[in-house]
Amino acid sequence: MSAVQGSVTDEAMLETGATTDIIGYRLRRAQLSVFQRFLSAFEALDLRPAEYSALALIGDNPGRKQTEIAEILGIKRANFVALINGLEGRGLTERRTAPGDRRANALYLTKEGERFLARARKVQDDFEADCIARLGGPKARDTLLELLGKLC
Amino acid sequence: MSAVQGSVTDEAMLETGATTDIIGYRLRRAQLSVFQRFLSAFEALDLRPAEYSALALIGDNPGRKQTEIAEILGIKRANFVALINGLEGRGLTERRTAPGDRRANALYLTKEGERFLARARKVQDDFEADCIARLGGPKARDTLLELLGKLC
DNA sequence: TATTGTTATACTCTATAACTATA
DNA sequence: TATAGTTATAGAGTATAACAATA
Repeated sequence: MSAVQGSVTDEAMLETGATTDIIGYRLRRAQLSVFQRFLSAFEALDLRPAEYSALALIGDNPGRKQTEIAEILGIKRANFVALINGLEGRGLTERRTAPGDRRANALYLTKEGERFLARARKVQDDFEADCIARLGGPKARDTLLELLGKLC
Repeated sequence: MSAVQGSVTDEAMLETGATTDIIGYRLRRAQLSVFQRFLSAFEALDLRPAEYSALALIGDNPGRKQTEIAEILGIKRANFVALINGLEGRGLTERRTAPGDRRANALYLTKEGERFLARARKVQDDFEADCIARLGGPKARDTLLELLGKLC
Protein backbone atom coordinates (compact mmCIF):
# COMPACT_ATOMS: atom_id res chain seq x y z
CA MET A 1 0.00 0.00 0.00
CA SER A 2 0.94 3.68 0.25
CA ALA A 3 4.14 4.02 -1.80
CA VAL A 4 4.01 6.82 -4.38
CA GLN A 5 1.11 9.25 -4.31
CA GLY A 6 0.02 10.38 -7.76
CA SER A 7 0.90 14.01 -8.51
CA VAL A 8 -2.40 15.82 -8.60
CA THR A 9 -0.94 19.28 -9.11
CA ASP A 10 2.41 20.85 -9.87
CA GLU A 11 3.00 20.83 -6.11
CA ALA A 12 3.32 17.07 -5.98
CA MET A 13 4.11 15.28 -2.73
CA LEU A 14 7.75 14.53 -2.17
CA GLU A 15 8.76 10.91 -1.90
CA THR A 16 10.30 10.90 1.57
CA GLY A 17 9.72 7.39 2.87
CA ALA A 18 13.02 5.86 1.83
CA THR A 19 14.86 8.72 3.49
CA THR A 20 12.83 9.31 6.62
CA ASP A 21 11.78 5.75 7.52
CA ILE A 22 15.12 5.34 9.20
CA ILE A 23 15.73 4.77 12.90
CA GLY A 24 18.49 7.38 13.25
CA TYR A 25 16.48 10.03 11.46
CA ARG A 26 13.34 9.44 13.52
CA LEU A 27 15.40 9.35 16.68
CA ARG A 28 16.94 12.73 15.89
CA ARG A 29 13.57 14.27 15.04
CA ALA A 30 11.95 12.98 18.21
CA GLN A 31 14.85 14.10 20.37
CA LEU A 32 14.82 17.61 18.89
CA SER A 33 11.07 17.83 19.38
CA VAL A 34 11.25 16.70 23.01
CA PHE A 35 14.18 19.02 23.77
CA GLN A 36 12.30 21.91 22.18
CA ARG A 37 9.34 21.30 24.46
CA PHE A 38 11.69 20.88 27.40
CA LEU A 39 13.20 24.30 26.69
CA SER A 40 9.73 25.82 26.61
CA ALA A 41 8.74 24.15 29.87
CA PHE A 42 11.93 25.33 31.59
CA GLU A 43 11.97 28.79 30.04
CA ALA A 44 10.63 30.41 33.20
CA LEU A 45 13.39 28.76 35.23
CA ASP A 46 16.02 29.60 32.58
CA LEU A 47 17.38 26.08 32.76
CA ARG A 48 18.81 23.93 29.99
CA PRO A 49 18.55 20.15 29.86
CA ALA A 50 22.20 19.58 30.82
CA GLU A 51 21.88 22.11 33.65
CA TYR A 52 18.79 20.37 35.03
CA SER A 53 20.55 17.01 34.87
CA ALA A 54 23.60 18.40 36.66
CA LEU A 55 21.49 19.97 39.44
CA ALA A 56 19.46 16.80 39.93
CA LEU A 57 22.56 14.61 39.95
CA ILE A 58 24.34 16.83 42.49
CA GLY A 59 21.18 16.91 44.59
CA ASP A 60 21.11 13.11 44.71
CA ASN A 61 24.88 12.78 45.15
CA PRO A 62 26.17 15.74 47.16
CA GLY A 63 29.93 15.94 47.61
CA ARG A 64 30.87 14.17 44.40
CA LYS A 65 33.77 15.45 42.36
CA GLN A 66 33.25 17.63 39.30
CA THR A 67 34.73 15.04 36.99
CA GLU A 68 32.45 12.30 38.34
CA ILE A 69 29.32 14.35 37.72
CA ALA A 70 30.52 15.43 34.29
CA GLU A 71 31.37 11.89 33.24
CA ILE A 72 27.99 10.48 34.22
CA LEU A 73 26.34 13.19 32.13
CA GLY A 74 28.59 12.50 29.16
CA ILE A 75 30.10 15.98 29.32
CA LYS A 76 33.87 16.51 28.97
CA ARG A 77 35.30 17.93 32.16
CA ALA A 78 36.68 20.91 30.22
CA ASN A 79 33.18 21.81 29.02
CA PHE A 80 31.61 21.15 32.40
CA VAL A 81 33.55 24.05 33.92
CA ALA A 82 31.44 26.70 32.17
CA LEU A 83 28.21 24.85 33.04
CA ILE A 84 29.02 24.64 36.75
CA ASN A 85 30.32 28.23 36.71
CA GLY A 86 26.87 29.26 35.49
CA LEU A 87 25.04 27.36 38.22
CA GLU A 88 27.46 28.65 40.86
CA GLY A 89 27.13 32.20 39.53
CA ARG A 90 23.38 31.91 40.11
CA GLY A 91 23.99 30.78 43.68
CA LEU A 92 22.61 27.27 43.09
CA THR A 93 25.74 25.17 43.62
CA GLU A 94 29.05 25.52 45.39
CA ARG A 95 32.50 24.00 45.11
CA ARG A 96 34.28 22.84 48.24
CA THR A 97 37.77 21.40 48.34
CA ALA A 98 37.33 17.64 48.43
CA PRO A 99 38.48 16.11 51.74
CA GLY A 100 41.57 14.02 51.10
CA ASP A 101 42.33 15.50 47.67
CA ARG A 102 43.00 19.19 47.44
CA ARG A 103 43.03 19.08 43.65
CA ALA A 104 39.39 18.11 43.44
CA ASN A 105 36.16 20.08 43.89
CA ALA A 106 33.32 18.44 45.75
CA LEU A 107 30.00 19.77 44.47
CA TYR A 108 27.03 20.70 46.63
CA LEU A 109 23.71 22.44 46.23
CA THR A 110 23.25 25.64 48.20
CA LYS A 111 20.08 26.14 50.22
CA GLU A 112 18.76 28.18 47.33
CA GLY A 113 19.89 25.44 44.96
CA GLU A 114 17.81 22.92 46.86
CA ARG A 115 14.73 25.11 46.72
CA PHE A 116 15.32 25.74 43.03
CA LEU A 117 15.78 22.04 42.31
CA ALA A 118 12.52 21.26 44.08
CA ARG A 119 10.73 23.65 41.72
CA ALA A 120 12.59 22.26 38.73
CA ARG A 121 11.69 18.69 39.66
CA LYS A 122 8.01 19.67 39.66
CA VAL A 123 8.37 21.12 36.18
CA GLN A 124 10.22 18.01 35.05
CA ASP A 125 7.58 15.71 36.55
CA ASP A 126 4.85 17.57 34.70
CA PHE A 127 6.89 17.47 31.53
CA GLU A 128 7.50 13.75 31.90
CA ALA A 129 3.80 13.16 32.54
CA ASP A 130 3.03 14.96 29.30
CA CYS A 131 5.52 12.79 27.42
CA ILE A 132 4.01 9.65 28.92
CA ALA A 133 0.53 10.80 27.97
CA ARG A 134 1.69 11.37 24.38
CA LEU A 135 3.15 7.88 24.30
CA GLY A 136 -0.08 6.34 25.55
CA GLY A 137 0.71 5.54 29.17
CA PRO A 138 3.41 4.25 31.52
CA LYS A 139 3.59 0.87 29.80
CA ALA A 140 4.37 2.51 26.47
CA ARG A 141 7.01 4.63 28.22
CA ASP A 142 8.64 1.49 29.65
CA THR A 143 8.63 -0.07 26.21
CA LEU A 144 10.27 3.01 24.73
CA LEU A 145 12.99 3.19 27.37
CA GLU A 146 13.70 -0.51 26.95
CA LEU A 147 14.04 -0.16 23.18
CA LEU A 148 16.20 2.97 23.50
CA GLY A 149 18.46 1.11 25.91
CA LYS A 150 19.07 -1.55 23.30
CA LEU A 151 20.39 1.06 20.88
CA CYS A 152 23.13 2.26 23.25
CA MET B 1 13.84 -3.80 44.05
CA SER B 2 17.00 -2.04 42.97
CA ALA B 3 16.80 1.49 44.42
CA VAL B 4 19.89 2.47 46.39
CA GLN B 5 22.87 0.16 46.32
CA GLY B 6 24.76 -0.01 49.60
CA SER B 7 28.19 1.61 49.48
CA VAL B 8 30.65 -1.24 49.74
CA THR B 9 33.75 0.89 49.30
CA ASP B 10 34.71 4.56 49.23
CA GLU B 11 33.93 4.45 45.50
CA ALA B 12 30.22 4.08 46.09
CA MET B 13 27.79 3.91 43.17
CA LEU B 14 26.24 7.18 42.20
CA GLU B 15 22.49 7.48 42.53
CA THR B 16 21.54 8.26 38.95
CA GLY B 17 18.07 6.84 38.51
CA ALA B 18 16.10 9.98 39.27
CA THR B 19 18.18 11.91 36.77
CA THR B 20 18.61 9.40 33.98
CA ASP B 21 15.25 7.59 34.04
CA ILE B 22 13.88 10.40 31.94
CA ILE B 23 12.57 10.13 28.40
CA GLY B 24 14.45 13.16 27.06
CA TYR B 25 17.74 12.04 28.58
CA ARG B 26 17.45 8.49 27.25
CA LEU B 27 16.40 9.80 23.88
CA ARG B 28 19.49 12.02 23.67
CA ARG B 29 21.80 9.22 24.74
CA ALA B 30 20.35 6.76 22.24
CA GLN B 31 20.46 9.31 19.43
CA LEU B 32 24.10 10.17 20.15
CA SER B 33 25.00 6.49 20.26
CA VAL B 34 23.26 5.71 16.98
CA PHE B 35 24.78 8.76 15.25
CA GLN B 36 28.21 7.77 16.50
CA ARG B 37 27.85 4.34 14.95
CA PHE B 38 26.45 5.93 11.80
CA LEU B 39 29.55 8.10 11.52
CA SER B 40 31.76 5.02 11.88
CA ALA B 41 29.80 3.11 9.25
CA PHE B 42 29.98 6.04 6.81
CA GLU B 43 33.57 6.98 7.59
CA ALA B 44 34.87 5.30 4.44
CA LEU B 45 32.35 7.27 2.34
CA ASP B 46 33.09 10.48 4.28
CA LEU B 47 29.37 11.16 4.59
CA ARG B 48 27.49 12.76 7.45
CA PRO B 49 23.92 11.90 8.41
CA ALA B 50 22.47 15.11 6.97
CA GLU B 51 24.47 14.63 3.77
CA TYR B 52 23.19 11.10 3.34
CA SER B 53 19.62 12.25 3.88
CA ALA B 54 20.05 15.04 1.34
CA LEU B 55 21.51 12.71 -1.29
CA ALA B 56 18.80 10.10 -0.77
CA LEU B 57 16.05 12.71 -0.88
CA ILE B 58 17.40 14.28 -4.08
CA GLY B 59 17.78 10.81 -5.58
CA ASP B 60 14.10 10.08 -4.91
CA ASN B 61 12.96 13.55 -5.91
CA PRO B 62 15.19 14.89 -8.69
CA GLY B 63 14.52 18.45 -9.80
CA ARG B 64 13.16 19.71 -6.50
CA LYS B 65 14.13 23.14 -5.28
CA GLN B 66 16.87 23.63 -2.70
CA THR B 67 14.47 25.11 -0.19
CA GLU B 68 12.07 22.17 -0.54
CA ILE B 69 14.79 19.63 0.17
CA ALA B 70 16.17 21.68 3.06
CA GLU B 71 12.75 22.13 4.66
CA ILE B 72 11.94 18.41 4.58
CA LEU B 73 15.23 17.73 6.31
CA GLY B 74 14.61 20.40 8.94
CA ILE B 75 17.63 22.41 7.83
CA LYS B 76 17.46 26.19 7.42
CA ARG B 77 17.98 27.14 3.81
CA ALA B 78 20.90 29.36 4.83
CA ASN B 79 22.69 26.39 6.38
CA PHE B 80 21.79 24.08 3.54
CA VAL B 81 23.92 26.10 1.13
CA ALA B 82 27.21 24.89 2.61
CA LEU B 83 25.94 21.30 2.72
CA ILE B 84 24.93 21.29 -0.94
CA ASN B 85 28.12 23.14 -1.88
CA GLY B 86 30.04 20.26 -0.33
CA LEU B 87 28.12 17.62 -2.26
CA GLU B 88 28.41 19.62 -5.47
CA GLY B 89 32.13 20.18 -4.88
CA ARG B 90 32.52 16.39 -4.72
CA GLY B 91 30.70 16.06 -8.03
CA LEU B 92 27.72 14.27 -6.51
CA THR B 93 24.95 16.81 -7.12
CA GLU B 94 24.31 19.69 -9.46
CA ARG B 95 22.18 22.81 -9.47
CA ARG B 96 20.16 23.70 -12.57
CA THR B 97 18.06 26.80 -12.93
CA ALA B 98 14.51 25.72 -12.19
CA PRO B 99 12.25 25.88 -15.27
CA GLY B 100 9.71 28.67 -14.76
CA ASP B 101 11.57 30.36 -11.87
CA ARG B 102 15.03 31.65 -12.53
CA ARG B 103 15.55 32.44 -8.84
CA ALA B 104 15.37 28.80 -7.85
CA ASN B 105 17.85 25.94 -8.12
CA ALA B 106 16.54 22.53 -9.09
CA LEU B 107 18.72 19.82 -7.56
CA TYR B 108 19.87 16.66 -9.34
CA LEU B 109 22.29 13.84 -8.73
CA THR B 110 25.13 13.54 -11.21
CA LYS B 111 25.92 10.14 -12.72
CA GLU B 112 28.65 9.80 -10.11
CA GLY B 113 26.19 10.94 -7.46
CA GLU B 114 23.86 8.10 -8.43
CA ARG B 115 26.62 5.54 -8.20
CA PHE B 116 27.74 6.98 -4.89
CA LEU B 117 24.20 6.96 -3.51
CA ALA B 118 23.82 3.30 -4.49
CA ARG B 119 26.88 2.49 -2.39
CA ALA B 120 25.66 4.66 0.45
CA ARG B 121 22.25 3.01 0.44
CA LYS B 122 23.94 -0.37 0.86
CA VAL B 123 25.87 0.94 3.87
CA GLN B 124 22.68 2.43 5.27
CA ASP B 125 20.74 -0.81 4.74
CA ASP B 126 23.41 -2.74 6.62
CA PHE B 127 23.43 -0.13 9.35
CA GLU B 128 19.65 -0.24 9.65
CA ALA B 129 19.72 -4.02 9.78
CA ASP B 130 22.19 -3.80 12.67
CA CYS B 131 19.91 -1.37 14.50
CA ILE B 132 16.91 -3.66 13.95
CA ALA B 133 18.88 -6.63 15.25
CA ARG B 134 19.82 -4.68 18.38
CA LEU B 135 16.17 -3.81 18.93
CA GLY B 136 15.14 -7.45 18.59
CA GLY B 137 13.57 -7.58 15.15
CA PRO B 138 11.38 -5.67 12.69
CA LYS B 139 8.39 -5.69 15.00
CA ALA B 140 10.38 -3.98 17.73
CA ARG B 141 11.58 -1.44 15.16
CA ASP B 142 7.99 -0.70 14.14
CA THR B 143 7.06 -0.27 17.79
CA LEU B 144 9.95 2.13 18.31
CA LEU B 145 9.12 4.26 15.26
CA GLU B 146 5.49 4.38 16.31
CA LEU B 147 6.40 5.57 19.80
CA LEU B 148 8.91 8.09 18.48
CA GLY B 149 6.24 9.46 16.15
CA LYS B 150 4.00 10.15 19.12
CA LEU B 151 6.66 12.36 20.69
CA CYS B 152 6.86 14.73 17.69
C1' DT C 1 54.32 10.45 36.39
C1' DA C 2 49.36 10.83 36.69
C1' DT C 3 45.13 13.35 37.78
C1' DT C 4 41.85 17.60 38.76
C1' DG C 5 40.40 21.63 37.33
C1' DT C 6 41.09 25.15 34.14
C1' DT C 7 41.98 27.96 29.87
C1' DA C 8 42.30 28.37 25.10
C1' DT C 9 40.95 26.92 20.84
C1' DA C 10 38.54 24.87 17.00
C1' DC C 11 34.94 22.60 14.65
C1' DT C 12 30.11 21.44 13.96
C1' DC C 13 25.29 22.60 14.13
C1' DT C 14 21.96 25.93 14.43
C1' DA C 15 19.64 30.60 14.14
C1' DT C 16 18.96 35.38 12.30
C1' DA C 17 19.63 39.44 9.54
C1' DA C 18 20.56 41.39 5.31
C1' DC C 19 21.77 41.35 0.55
C1' DT C 20 20.81 40.02 -4.88
C1' DA C 21 18.12 38.65 -8.40
C1' DT C 22 14.24 37.44 -9.61
C1' DA C 23 8.94 37.05 -9.19
C1' DT D 1 6.16 43.37 -2.01
C1' DA D 2 7.51 38.73 -1.58
C1' DT D 3 10.49 34.73 -2.45
C1' DA D 4 15.03 31.73 -3.56
C1' DG D 5 19.52 31.57 -2.78
C1' DT D 6 23.38 33.47 -0.60
C1' DT D 7 26.59 35.64 2.76
C1' DA D 8 27.95 36.96 7.21
C1' DT D 9 27.68 36.31 11.87
C1' DA D 10 26.65 34.70 16.42
C1' DG D 11 25.39 31.20 19.70
C1' DA D 12 25.29 26.61 21.45
C1' DG D 13 27.52 21.95 21.95
C1' DT D 14 31.51 19.30 21.64
C1' DA D 15 36.53 17.92 21.08
C1' DT D 16 41.63 18.31 22.07
C1' DA D 17 45.93 20.25 23.89
C1' DA D 18 48.35 22.33 27.43
C1' DC D 19 49.04 24.41 31.88
C1' DA D 20 49.20 24.81 37.36
C1' DA D 21 48.37 22.56 41.53
C1' DT D 22 48.35 18.43 43.69
C1' DA D 23 48.69 13.36 44.09
